[in-house]
Amino acid sequence: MKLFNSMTLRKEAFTPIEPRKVTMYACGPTVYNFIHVGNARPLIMFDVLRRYLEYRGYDVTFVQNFTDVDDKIINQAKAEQTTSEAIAAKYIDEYFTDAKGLGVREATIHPKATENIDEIIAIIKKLIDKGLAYETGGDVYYRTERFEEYGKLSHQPLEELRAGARIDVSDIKESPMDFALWKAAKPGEPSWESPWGRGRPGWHIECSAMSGRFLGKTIDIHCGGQDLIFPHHENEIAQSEGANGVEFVRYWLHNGFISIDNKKMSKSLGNFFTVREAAEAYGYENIRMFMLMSHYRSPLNYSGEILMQAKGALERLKTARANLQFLSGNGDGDVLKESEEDFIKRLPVYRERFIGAMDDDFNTADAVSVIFELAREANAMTASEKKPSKALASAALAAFDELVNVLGLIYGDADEKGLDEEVEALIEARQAARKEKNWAEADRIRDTLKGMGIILEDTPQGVKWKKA
RNA sequence: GGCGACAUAGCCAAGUGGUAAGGCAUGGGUCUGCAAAACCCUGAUUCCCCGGUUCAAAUCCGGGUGUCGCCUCCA
Repeated sequence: MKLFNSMTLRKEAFTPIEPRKVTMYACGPTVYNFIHVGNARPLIMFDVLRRYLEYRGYDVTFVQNFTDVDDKIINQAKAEQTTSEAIAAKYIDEYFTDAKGLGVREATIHPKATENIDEIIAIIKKLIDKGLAYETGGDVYYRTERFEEYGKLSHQPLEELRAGARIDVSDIKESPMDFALWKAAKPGEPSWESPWGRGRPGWHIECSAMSGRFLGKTIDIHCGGQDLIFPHHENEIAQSEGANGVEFVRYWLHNGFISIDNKKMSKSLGNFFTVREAAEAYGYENIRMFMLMSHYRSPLNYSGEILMQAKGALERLKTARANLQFLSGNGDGDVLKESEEDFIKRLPVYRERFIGAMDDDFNTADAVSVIFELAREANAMTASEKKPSKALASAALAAFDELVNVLGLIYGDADEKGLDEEVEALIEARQAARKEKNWAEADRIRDTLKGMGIILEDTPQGVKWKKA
């Protein structure tokens, strides 16, 4: 498998440190609000990467943190007249609601910054001992000038970064590029005891602490949005490599942005939709489909029209799946027919092509198109006059599900089978009416079912139904 | 100013040297009592522009143009 590494700016063959095992870290949300559609992209795309690695037989340990102490949380607590702890707990809950809705599996471990203060303090101490950090007035800063490779991920020499840095006249830092590892406590803010007095961690240090604690000094994959490259990930490198003296991350993966009217969707610009809003308008599954239909590093513009296109596309896959499921129970005979051997032989070919697409920097857009081709064949079987065997339909369904599950598509109303007897009875009554050419009665029953959210399809091979 | 990305049909979007995947929408047809779904056919003589390399380029090289992102909290 090849992955595009932001450090080298090229696709590289992926080989984990330990064969068959992968360690993966993603920077999670700062929990002070609902996540927006832009935040959903890394969640979905790296969830797919994780699923794919597992599909290929790797044992993946995936860590995604929650930043649960931060200025924004403190401000939000004031706004909602409650505590930081309450805000963090509330929005962690809301995060899981959205993530689950989007089909994003829980990480192996979801550590919180506030539960790793000891680790954080230990790293800061190490950095101070090595002369890579300094304390001043209860704050501790990283001494960027001392870390020779600072800027290597953003491909910028330190001088360039410094030239662009904002200069704060009242700054107590040695250099404008130095960043906070530990912030002295202010009245009314959450704080912990430390060798430098009460205070709280800066933003960047928690990721170094948690990835080190749960995944070791060198991890295979670190992922996140492109805007984290600088300063966040650059700083993580300075911290982890500065403290440990070994390479921090082997493959850096960064997703492109979601935009609206070609402007980056962001909280500071205010041009964002929360995942909750988008899900109410278009459905969680369709948001996932929308993301998977393009490559994770491409820019992606968000609009209602495109969400509707994704919805139409996913609908097609759902129909294909329903068709296969129907035929696997209503096929013609249990044994494979001779005329069906061709299709059976092509199933592994679809799998190979799917894997080929995913092996290329997990090209989900290409992978999805392979599933569509399989869907076409499945639908053609349904439209055909002669029924396929149950054996063929079942084999095709298994192949279809195998690929769809790697991408995590189609999960909303997975279990259509346990259909209420009531619906079955109505369908039978309608069939009886149709037999007598009592169209008025037949249509009335169809309308009744429609009112129940059931849509009927009269295929050459029988009546099928689905939820609206 | 520095660094990076993108530009393919009405819309979305794959494709990094061999002659343009896939989806949505449109139009025609088949099936159907009607409907829905599905199936078949339909669309870029061409991949932002101009040069160059090559038997061959959307794909490589050079030069433009346009758009976006990072350099400050941000996925």
